[in-house]
Amino acid sequence: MEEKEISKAVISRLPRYYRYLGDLIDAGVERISSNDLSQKMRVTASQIRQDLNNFGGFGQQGYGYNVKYLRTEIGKILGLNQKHNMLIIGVGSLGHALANYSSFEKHGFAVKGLFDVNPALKGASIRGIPICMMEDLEGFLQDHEIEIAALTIPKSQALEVADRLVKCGIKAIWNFTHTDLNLPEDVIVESVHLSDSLMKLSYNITTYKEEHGR
Amino acid sequence: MEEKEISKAVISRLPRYYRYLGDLIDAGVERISSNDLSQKMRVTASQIRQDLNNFGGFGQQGYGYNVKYLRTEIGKILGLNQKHNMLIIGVGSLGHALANYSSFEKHGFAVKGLFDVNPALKGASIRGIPICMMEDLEGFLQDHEIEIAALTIPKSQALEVADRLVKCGIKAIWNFTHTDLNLPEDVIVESVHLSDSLMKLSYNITTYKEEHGR
DNA sequence: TAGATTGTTAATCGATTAACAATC
DNA sequence: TAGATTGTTAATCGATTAACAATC
Repeated sequence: MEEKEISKAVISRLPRYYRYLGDLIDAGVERISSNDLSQKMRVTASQIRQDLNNFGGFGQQGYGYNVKYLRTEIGKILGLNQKHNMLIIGVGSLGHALANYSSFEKHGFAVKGLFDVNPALKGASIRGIPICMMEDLEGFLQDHEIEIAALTIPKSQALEVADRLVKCGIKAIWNFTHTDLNLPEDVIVESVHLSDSLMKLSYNITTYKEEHGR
Repeated sequence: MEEKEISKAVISRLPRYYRYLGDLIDAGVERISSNDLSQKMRVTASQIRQDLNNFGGFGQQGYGYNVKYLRTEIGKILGLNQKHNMLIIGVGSLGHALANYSSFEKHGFAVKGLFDVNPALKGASIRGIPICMMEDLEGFLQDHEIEIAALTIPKSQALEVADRLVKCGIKAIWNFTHTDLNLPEDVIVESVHLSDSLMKLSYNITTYKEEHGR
Protein backbone atom coordinates (compact mmCIF):
# COMPACT_ATOMS: atom_id res chain seq x y z
CA MET A 1 0.00 0.00 0.00
CA GLU A 2 1.50 3.27 1.22
CA GLU A 3 0.02 5.41 -1.51
CA LYS A 4 1.13 9.00 -1.51
CA GLU A 5 -1.31 11.21 0.38
CA ILE A 6 -3.61 13.24 -1.86
CA SER A 7 -3.98 16.84 -0.73
CA LYS A 8 -7.33 18.21 0.40
CA ALA A 9 -7.18 20.88 -2.27
CA VAL A 10 -7.09 18.24 -4.98
CA ILE A 11 -9.92 16.22 -3.46
CA SER A 12 -12.17 19.22 -3.16
CA ARG A 13 -11.76 19.86 -6.88
CA LEU A 14 -12.75 16.34 -7.93
CA PRO A 15 -16.52 16.79 -7.57
CA ARG A 16 -16.28 19.87 -9.72
CA TYR A 17 -14.47 17.97 -12.48
CA TYR A 18 -17.10 15.28 -12.15
CA ARG A 19 -19.84 17.84 -12.58
CA TYR A 20 -18.30 19.49 -15.65
CA LEU A 21 -17.65 16.14 -17.28
CA GLY A 22 -21.29 15.22 -16.74
CA ASP A 23 -22.32 18.43 -18.47
CA LEU A 24 -20.00 17.64 -21.36
CA ILE A 25 -21.54 14.20 -21.76
CA ASP A 26 -24.99 15.77 -21.81
CA ALA A 27 -23.72 18.12 -24.50
CA GLY A 28 -22.54 15.13 -26.52
CA VAL A 29 -18.84 15.89 -26.21
CA GLU A 30 -16.69 12.78 -26.54
CA ARG A 31 -13.21 13.99 -25.84
CA ILE A 32 -11.62 17.09 -24.39
CA SER A 33 -8.12 18.43 -23.90
CA SER A 34 -6.93 19.81 -20.59
CA ASN A 35 -6.66 23.13 -22.33
CA ASP A 36 -10.28 23.25 -23.47
CA LEU A 37 -11.52 22.04 -20.11
CA SER A 38 -9.37 24.61 -18.35
CA GLN A 39 -11.11 27.40 -20.24
CA LYS A 40 -14.56 26.12 -19.37
CA MET A 41 -13.68 25.68 -15.73
CA ARG A 42 -11.54 28.79 -15.40
CA VAL A 43 -8.55 26.99 -13.98
CA THR A 44 -5.16 26.30 -15.54
CA ALA A 45 -4.63 23.31 -17.80
CA SER A 46 -1.58 22.54 -15.75
CA GLN A 47 -3.67 22.15 -12.63
CA ILE A 48 -6.06 19.78 -14.34
CA ARG A 49 -3.24 17.56 -15.54
CA GLN A 50 -1.51 17.65 -12.17
CA ASP A 51 -4.72 16.84 -10.34
CA LEU A 52 -5.59 13.91 -12.55
CA ASN A 53 -2.09 12.51 -12.47
CA ASN A 54 -2.38 12.04 -8.75
CA PHE A 55 -4.58 9.10 -9.60
CA GLY A 56 -3.00 7.83 -12.79
CA GLY A 57 -2.82 8.63 -16.48
CA PHE A 58 -6.34 8.98 -17.80
CA GLY A 59 -5.45 10.81 -20.96
CA GLN A 60 -3.63 10.14 -24.15
CA GLN A 61 -0.99 12.29 -25.78
CA GLY A 62 -2.18 14.06 -28.86
CA TYR A 63 -5.80 13.16 -28.12
CA GLY A 64 -6.79 14.45 -24.73
CA TYR A 65 -9.22 12.79 -22.37
CA ASN A 66 -12.19 10.62 -23.19
CA VAL A 67 -15.00 12.38 -21.37
CA LYS A 68 -17.07 9.35 -20.45
CA TYR A 69 -14.10 7.32 -19.32
CA LEU A 70 -12.63 10.14 -17.27
CA ARG A 71 -15.94 10.80 -15.54
CA THR A 72 -16.34 7.15 -14.68
CA GLU A 73 -12.84 7.01 -13.26
CA ILE A 74 -13.31 10.13 -11.14
CA GLY A 75 -16.60 8.65 -9.98
CA LYS A 76 -14.75 5.56 -8.82
CA ILE A 77 -12.17 7.65 -7.00
CA LEU A 78 -15.01 9.47 -5.24
CA GLY A 79 -16.63 6.16 -4.37
CA LEU A 80 -19.77 6.91 -6.37
CA ASN A 81 -19.77 3.42 -7.84
CA GLN A 82 -20.69 2.08 -4.42
CA LYS A 83 -23.90 2.23 -2.41
CA HIS A 84 -23.84 4.48 0.63
CA ASN A 85 -26.71 4.15 3.06
CA MET A 86 -27.64 7.23 4.97
CA LEU A 87 -29.68 8.44 7.90
CA ILE A 88 -31.02 11.92 8.51
CA ILE A 89 -31.11 12.95 12.14
CA GLY A 90 -33.45 15.86 12.69
CA VAL A 91 -36.55 16.30 10.53
CA GLY A 92 -36.84 20.06 10.72
CA SER A 93 -37.13 21.92 7.47
CA LEU A 94 -33.49 21.31 6.54
CA GLY A 95 -33.71 17.59 7.29
CA HIS A 96 -36.91 17.61 5.32
CA ALA A 97 -35.17 19.26 2.39
CA LEU A 98 -32.37 16.68 2.38
CA ALA A 99 -34.92 13.85 2.63
CA ASN A 100 -36.70 15.22 -0.43
CA TYR A 101 -33.49 15.50 -2.31
CA SER A 102 -33.90 12.48 -4.54
CA SER A 103 -30.98 13.30 -6.82
CA PHE A 104 -28.50 12.02 -4.25
CA GLU A 105 -29.68 8.57 -5.21
CA LYS A 106 -28.26 8.97 -8.71
CA HIS A 107 -24.81 8.95 -7.15
CA GLY A 108 -25.32 5.97 -4.89
CA PHE A 109 -26.58 7.64 -1.73
CA ALA A 110 -29.78 6.16 -0.30
CA VAL A 111 -31.61 7.60 2.68
CA LYS A 112 -32.83 4.67 4.74
CA GLY A 113 -34.27 6.39 7.77
CA LEU A 114 -35.24 9.72 9.32
CA PHE A 115 -35.05 10.43 13.02
CA ASP A 116 -36.54 13.07 15.26
CA VAL A 117 -37.54 13.69 18.86
CA ASN A 118 -40.94 15.11 18.00
CA PRO A 119 -43.61 12.49 18.82
CA ALA A 120 -46.03 14.19 16.45
CA LEU A 121 -43.91 12.89 13.56
CA LYS A 122 -44.05 9.29 14.73
CA GLY A 123 -45.22 6.97 11.99
CA ALA A 124 -45.01 9.63 9.29
CA SER A 125 -42.76 9.29 6.27
CA ILE A 126 -41.16 11.33 3.49
CA ARG A 127 -40.82 9.83 0.02
CA GLY A 128 -41.60 6.49 1.62
CA ILE A 129 -38.80 6.82 4.15
CA PRO A 130 -40.13 6.27 7.68
CA ILE A 131 -39.63 8.83 10.42
CA CYS A 132 -38.46 7.11 13.59
CA MET A 133 -38.08 8.30 17.14
CA MET A 134 -34.61 8.98 18.53
CA GLU A 135 -34.91 6.24 21.15
CA ASP A 136 -35.00 3.71 18.32
CA LEU A 137 -31.71 4.93 16.84
CA GLU A 138 -29.46 2.27 18.33
CA GLY A 139 -31.79 -0.55 17.33
CA PHE A 140 -32.13 0.78 13.81
CA LEU A 141 -28.37 1.01 13.34
CA GLN A 142 -27.98 -2.58 14.48
CA ASP A 143 -30.53 -3.81 11.98
CA HIS A 144 -29.33 -1.76 9.03
CA GLU A 145 -26.02 -1.21 7.31
CA ILE A 146 -25.66 2.57 7.55
CA GLU A 147 -22.48 4.48 6.73
CA ILE A 148 -23.49 8.12 6.86
CA ALA A 149 -25.61 10.20 9.24
CA ALA A 150 -26.66 13.69 8.21
CA LEU A 151 -27.01 15.85 11.31
CA THR A 152 -29.69 18.51 10.96
CA ILE A 153 -30.44 19.15 14.60
CA PRO A 154 -29.91 22.13 16.91
CA LYS A 155 -26.36 22.89 17.98
CA SER A 156 -27.25 22.15 21.60
CA GLN A 157 -27.87 18.48 20.85
CA ALA A 158 -25.18 18.00 18.24
CA LEU A 159 -22.45 16.58 20.44
CA GLU A 160 -24.65 14.20 22.36
CA VAL A 161 -26.24 12.76 19.25
CA ALA A 162 -22.89 12.55 17.48
CA ASP A 163 -21.51 10.54 20.39
CA ARG A 164 -24.42 8.12 20.21
CA LEU A 165 -23.86 7.67 16.49
CA VAL A 166 -20.17 7.05 16.99
CA LYS A 167 -20.90 4.47 19.70
CA CYS A 168 -23.06 2.63 17.18
CA GLY A 169 -20.14 2.57 14.79
CA ILE A 170 -21.25 5.14 12.23
CA LYS A 171 -18.48 5.80 9.71
CA ALA A 172 -19.20 9.35 8.67
CA ILE A 173 -21.19 12.38 9.68
CA TRP A 174 -22.48 15.01 7.31
CA ASN A 175 -22.65 17.87 9.76
CA PHE A 176 -25.09 20.73 9.23
CA THR A 177 -25.07 21.87 12.86
CA HIS A 178 -23.44 25.16 13.78
CA THR A 179 -20.60 23.60 15.63
CA ASP A 180 -17.48 21.60 14.90
CA LEU A 181 -17.75 18.04 16.09
CA ASN A 182 -14.50 16.88 17.58
CA LEU A 183 -14.86 13.16 17.14
CA PRO A 184 -12.39 10.27 17.14
CA GLU A 185 -10.02 10.27 14.21
CA ASP A 186 -11.61 7.32 12.50
CA VAL A 187 -14.96 9.07 12.14
CA ILE A 188 -15.16 11.19 9.02
CA VAL A 189 -16.84 14.55 9.44
CA GLU A 190 -17.84 16.74 6.52
CA SER A 191 -19.38 19.99 7.65
CA VAL A 192 -21.69 22.34 5.78
CA HIS A 193 -21.76 25.55 7.74
CA LEU A 194 -24.42 27.59 6.00
CA SER A 195 -23.97 30.66 8.13
CA ASP A 196 -20.21 30.60 7.57
CA SER A 197 -20.96 30.64 3.87
CA LEU A 198 -23.36 33.54 4.21
CA MET A 199 -20.79 35.47 6.24
CA LYS A 200 -18.21 35.03 3.51
CA LEU A 201 -20.75 36.45 1.09
CA SER A 202 -21.32 39.35 3.45
CA TYR A 203 -17.56 39.97 3.71
CA ASN A 204 -17.29 40.18 -0.05
CA ILE A 205 -20.21 42.58 -0.34
CA THR A 206 -18.77 44.79 2.36
CA THR A 207 -15.28 44.80 0.90
CA TYR A 208 -16.61 45.51 -2.56
CA LYS A 209 -18.60 48.46 -1.26
CA GLU A 210 -15.54 49.89 0.45
CA GLU A 211 -13.40 49.56 -2.63
CA HIS A 212 -16.01 51.15 -4.85
CA GLY A 213 -17.00 54.01 -2.63
CA ARG A 214 -19.95 52.46 -0.84
CA MET B 1 -6.96 53.13 -0.12
CA GLU B 2 -4.94 50.40 -1.82
CA GLU B 3 -5.22 47.99 1.08
CA LYS B 4 -3.27 44.79 0.70
CA GLU B 5 -5.43 42.01 -0.66
CA ILE B 6 -6.60 39.50 1.96
CA SER B 7 -6.31 35.91 0.84
CA LYS B 8 -9.35 33.69 0.46
CA ALA B 9 -7.92 31.23 2.94
CA VAL B 10 -7.89 33.88 5.63
CA ILE B 11 -11.42 35.06 4.87
CA SER B 12 -12.84 31.58 4.99
CA ARG B 13 -11.45 31.19 8.49
CA LEU B 14 -13.03 34.37 9.85
CA PRO B 15 -16.56 32.97 10.35
CA ARG B 16 -15.05 30.12 12.32
CA TYR B 17 -13.21 32.51 14.63
CA TYR B 18 -16.44 34.42 14.99
CA ARG B 19 -18.26 31.25 15.96
CA TYR B 20 -15.70 30.16 18.53
CA LEU B 21 -15.56 33.61 20.08
CA GLY B 22 -19.35 33.55 20.41
CA ASP B 23 -19.12 30.24 22.24
CA LEU B 24 -16.47 31.68 24.54
CA ILE B 25 -18.70 34.63 25.38
CA ASP B 26 -21.53 32.23 26.15
CA ALA B 27 -19.14 30.37 28.43
CA GLY B 28 -18.33 33.61 30.23
CA VAL B 29 -14.72 33.83 29.05
CA GLU B 30 -13.42 37.40 28.97
CA ARG B 31 -9.98 37.07 27.48
CA ILE B 32 -8.04 34.44 25.59
CA SER B 33 -4.52 34.02 24.28
CA SER B 34 -3.80 32.90 20.76
CA ASN B 35 -2.31 29.80 22.29
CA ASP B 36 -5.42 28.79 24.23
CA LEU B 37 -7.65 29.54 21.26
CA SER B 38 -5.39 27.56 18.99
CA GLN B 39 -5.86 24.48 21.13
CA LYS B 40 -9.63 24.80 21.14
CA MET B 41 -9.76 25.34 17.39
CA ARG B 42 -7.03 22.89 16.52
CA VAL B 43 -5.01 25.33 14.49
CA THR B 44 -1.64 26.90 15.24
CA ALA B 45 -1.38 30.00 17.42
CA SER B 46 0.82 31.45 14.73
CA GLN B 47 -1.94 31.19 12.19
CA ILE B 48 -4.41 32.94 14.46
CA ARG B 49 -2.04 35.84 15.07
CA GLN B 50 -1.17 36.10 11.39
CA ASP B 51 -4.81 36.00 10.35
CA LEU B 52 -5.87 38.69 12.79
CA ASN B 53 -2.96 40.94 11.95
CA ASN B 54 -4.19 41.21 8.42
CA PHE B 55 -6.82 43.51 9.83
CA GLY B 56 -4.93 45.25 12.63
CA GLY B 57 -3.72 44.63 16.13
CA PHE B 58 -6.65 43.44 18.21
CA GLY B 59 -4.61 41.99 21.04
CA GLN B 60 -2.35 43.21 23.77
CA GLN B 61 1.05 41.82 24.68
CA GLY B 62 1.08 39.90 27.91
CA TYR B 63 -2.72 39.83 28.03
CA GLY B 64 -4.09 38.24 24.90
CA TYR B 65 -7.35 39.15 23.20
CA ASN B 66 -10.51 40.52 24.76
CA VAL B 67 -13.11 38.04 23.57
CA LYS B 68 -16.04 40.41 23.23
CA TYR B 69 -14.02 43.10 21.52
CA LEU B 70 -12.38 40.69 19.12
CA ARG B 71 -15.70 39.15 18.17
CA THR B 72 -17.22 42.54 17.52
CA GLU B 73 -14.28 43.53 15.34
CA ILE B 74 -14.42 40.32 13.30
CA GLY B 75 -18.15 40.89 12.98
CA LYS B 76 -17.44 44.30 11.50
CA ILE B 77 -14.90 42.88 9.07
CA LEU B 78 -17.51 40.34 7.96
CA GLY B 79 -20.08 43.10 7.59
CA LEU B 80 -22.38 41.66 10.22
CA ASN B 81 -22.94 45.06 11.76
CA GLN B 82 -24.91 46.02 8.68
CA LYS B 83 -28.34 45.00 7.44
CA HIS B 84 -28.42 42.76 4.39
CA ASN B 85 -31.75 42.26 2.70
CA MET B 86 -32.25 38.99 0.95
CA LEU B 87 -34.54 37.20 -1.48
CA ILE B 88 -35.05 33.49 -1.87
CA ILE B 89 -35.70 32.36 -5.41
CA GLY B 90 -37.28 28.93 -5.51
CA VAL B 91 -39.59 27.79 -2.73
CA GLY B 92 -38.95 24.08 -2.93
CA SER B 93 -38.02 22.31 0.23
CA LEU B 94 -34.56 23.85 0.33
CA GLY B 95 -35.87 27.36 -0.25
CA HIS B 96 -38.43 26.59 2.41
CA ALA B 97 -35.71 25.54 4.82
CA LEU B 98 -33.73 28.73 4.25
CA ALA B 99 -36.90 30.81 4.68
CA ASN B 100 -37.53 29.13 8.01
CA TYR B 101 -34.02 29.73 9.12
CA SER B 102 -34.67 32.61 11.47
CA SER B 103 -31.20 32.64 13.00
CA PHE B 104 -29.76 34.44 9.98
CA GLU B 105 -31.54 37.49 11.28
CA LYS B 106 -29.32 37.58 14.36
CA HIS B 107 -26.44 38.43 12.06
CA GLY B 108 -28.17 41.10 10.07
CA PHE B 109 -29.64 39.09 7.21
CA ALA B 110 -33.35 39.64 6.59
CA VAL B 111 -35.40 37.69 4.06
CA LYS B 112 -37.75 40.15 2.41
CA GLY B 113 -39.35 38.02 -0.27
CA LEU B 114 -39.76 34.51 -1.64
CA PHE B 115 -40.24 33.77 -5.31
CA ASP B 116 -41.48 30.76 -7.21
CA VAL B 117 -43.06 29.79 -10.51
CA ASN B 118 -45.72 27.58 -8.95
CA PRO B 119 -49.07 29.43 -9.07
CA ALA B 120 -50.37 27.23 -6.26
CA LEU B 121 -48.07 29.11 -3.89
CA LYS B 122 -49.40 32.52 -4.90
CA GLY B 123 -50.44 34.56 -1.90
CA ALA B 124 -48.96 32.11 0.60
CA SER B 125 -46.24 33.10 3.03
CA ILE B 126 -43.59 31.64 5.32
CA ARG B 127 -42.87 33.28 8.67
CA GLY B 128 -44.81 36.25 7.42
CA ILE B 129 -42.67 36.56 4.29
CA PRO B 130 -44.86 36.64 1.17
CA ILE B 131 -44.36 34.22 -1.69
CA CYS B 132 -44.42 36.09 -4.99
CA MET B 133 -44.55 34.93 -8.56
CA MET B 134 -41.45 35.10 -10.73
CA GLU B 135 -43.01 37.60 -13.13
CA ASP B 136 -43.09 40.10 -10.29
CA LEU B 137 -39.36 39.81 -9.63
CA GLU B 138 -38.26 42.92 -11.51
CA GLY B 139 -40.93 45.07 -9.92
CA PHE B 140 -40.12 43.83 -6.46
CA LEU B 141 -36.44 44.57 -6.88
CA GLN B 142 -37.23 48.10 -7.96
CA ASP B 143 -39.37 48.72 -4.91
CA HIS B 144 -37.05 47.13 -2.36
CA GLU B 145 -33.42 47.50 -1.47
CA ILE B 146 -32.18 43.93 -1.88
CA GLU B 147 -28.52 42.92 -1.89
CA ILE B 148 -28.57 39.13 -1.87
CA ALA B 149 -30.56 36.52 -3.75
CA ALA B 150 -30.44 32.91 -2.63
CA LEU B 151 -30.91 30.62 -5.61
CA THR B 152 -32.67 27.38 -4.75
CA ILE B 153 -34.06 26.46 -8.14
CA PRO B 154 -33.33 23.64 -10.59
CA LYS B 155 -30.05 23.79 -12.46
CA SER B 156 -31.88 24.17 -15.77
CA GLN B 157 -33.22 27.58 -14.80
CA ALA B 158 -30.22 28.81 -12.85
CA LEU B 159 -28.52 30.81 -15.57
CA GLU B 160 -31.62 32.49 -16.88
CA VAL B 161 -32.78 33.58 -13.45
CA ALA B 162 -29.28 34.68 -12.46
CA ASP B 163 -29.15 36.88 -15.55
CA ARG B 164 -32.46 38.48 -14.64
CA LEU B 165 -31.21 39.18 -11.15
CA VAL B 166 -28.01 40.70 -12.46
CA LYS B 167 -29.96 42.93 -14.84
CA CYS B 168 -31.89 44.22 -11.85
CA GLY B 169 -28.62 45.12 -10.17
CA ILE B 170 -28.45 42.42 -7.52
CA LYS B 171 -25.10 42.57 -5.72
CA ALA B 172 -24.63 38.98 -4.63
CA ILE B 173 -25.96 35.51 -5.26
CA TRP B 174 -25.97 32.70 -2.73
CA ASN B 175 -25.97 29.84 -5.16
CA PHE B 176 -27.41 26.47 -4.17
CA THR B 177 -27.92 25.25 -7.75
CA HIS B 178 -25.76 22.47 -9.11
CA THR B 179 -23.90 24.64 -11.49
CA ASP B 180 -21.31 27.40 -11.44
CA LEU B 181 -22.74 30.73 -12.43
CA ASN B 182 -20.33 32.64 -14.60
CA LEU B 183 -21.50 36.15 -13.98
CA PRO B 184 -19.92 39.58 -14.45
CA GLU B 185 -17.02 40.26 -12.12
CA ASP B 186 -18.89 42.76 -10.02
CA VAL B 187 -21.51 40.22 -8.96
CA ILE B 188 -20.44 38.21 -5.95
CA VAL B 189 -21.27 34.52 -6.07
CA GLU B 190 -20.99 32.25 -3.06
CA SER B 191 -21.87 28.69 -3.90
CA VAL B 192 -23.02 25.90 -1.63
CA HIS B 193 -22.72 22.70 -3.63
CA LEU B 194 -24.31 20.11 -1.39
CA SER B 195 -23.58 17.19 -3.65
CA ASP B 196 -19.93 18.22 -3.95
CA SER B 197 -19.80 18.09 -0.18
CA LEU B 198 -21.39 14.68 -0.06
CA MET B 199 -18.95 13.41 -2.67
CA LYS B 200 -16.01 14.56 -0.59
CA LEU B 201 -17.49 12.62 2.29
CA SER B 202 -17.82 9.60 0.05
CA TYR B 203 -14.21 9.95 -1.08
CA ASN B 204 -13.03 9.92 2.50
CA ILE B 205 -15.10 6.87 3.38
CA THR B 206 -13.81 5.02 0.35
CA THR B 207 -10.19 5.94 0.99
CA TYR B 208 -10.49 5.02 4.64
CA LYS B 209 -11.89 1.62 3.75
CA GLU B 210 -9.05 0.97 1.33
CA GLU B 211 -6.42 1.95 3.85
CA HIS B 212 -7.95 -0.19 6.55
CA GLY B 213 -8.65 -3.29 4.54
CA ARG B 214 -12.23 -2.58 3.55
C1' DT C 1 10.05 44.40 37.67
C1' DA C 2 9.32 39.70 35.67
C1' DG C 3 6.29 36.98 32.98
C1' DA C 4 3.29 36.54 29.39
C1' DT C 5 1.92 37.14 24.99
C1' DT C 6 1.47 39.83 21.03
C1' DG C 7 2.92 41.64 16.36
C1' DT C 8 6.05 40.73 12.84
C1' DT C 9 10.01 39.03 10.35
C1' DA C 10 12.27 35.00 8.61
C1' DA C 11 12.21 30.02 7.40
C1' DT C 12 9.71 26.24 5.78
C1' DC C 13 6.50 23.90 3.54
C1' DG C 14 3.08 22.93 0.06
C1' DA C 15 0.48 24.05 -3.93
C1' DT C 16 0.22 26.12 -8.39
C1' DT C 17 2.10 27.26 -12.74
C1' DA C 18 5.39 26.88 -16.48
C1' DA C 19 8.06 24.26 -19.48
C1' DC C 20 9.18 20.50 -22.22
C1' DA C 21 10.37 15.81 -23.43
C1' DA C 22 7.68 11.68 -24.33
C1' DT C 23 4.34 9.74 -27.21
C1' DC C 24 -0.03 8.99 -29.30
C1' DT D 1 5.26 11.73 -40.48
C1' DA D 2 3.73 16.14 -38.28
C1' DG D 3 0.79 18.06 -34.90
C1' DA D 4 -1.33 17.83 -30.69
C1' DT D 5 -1.44 17.03 -26.12
C1' DT D 6 -0.29 14.45 -22.24
C1' DG D 7 2.63 13.19 -18.10
C1' DT D 8 6.12 14.97 -15.35
C1' DT D 9 9.98 17.67 -13.80
C1' DA D 10 11.47 22.23 -12.48
C1' DA D 11 10.44 27.05 -11.15
C1' DT D 12 7.50 30.11 -8.89
C1' DC D 13 4.38 31.61 -5.90
C1' DG D 14 1.71 31.78 -1.70
C1' DA D 15 0.45 30.15 2.73
C1' DT D 16 1.74 28.22 7.07
C1' DT D 17 4.81 27.74 10.84
C1' DA D 18 8.64 29.06 13.74
C1' DA D 19 11.18 32.37 16.13
C1' DC D 20 11.89 36.38 18.63
C1' DA D 21 12.11 41.26 19.70
C1' DA D 22 8.74 44.61 21.32
C1' DT D 23 5.77 45.69 24.93
C1' DC D 24 1.90 45.37 27.99
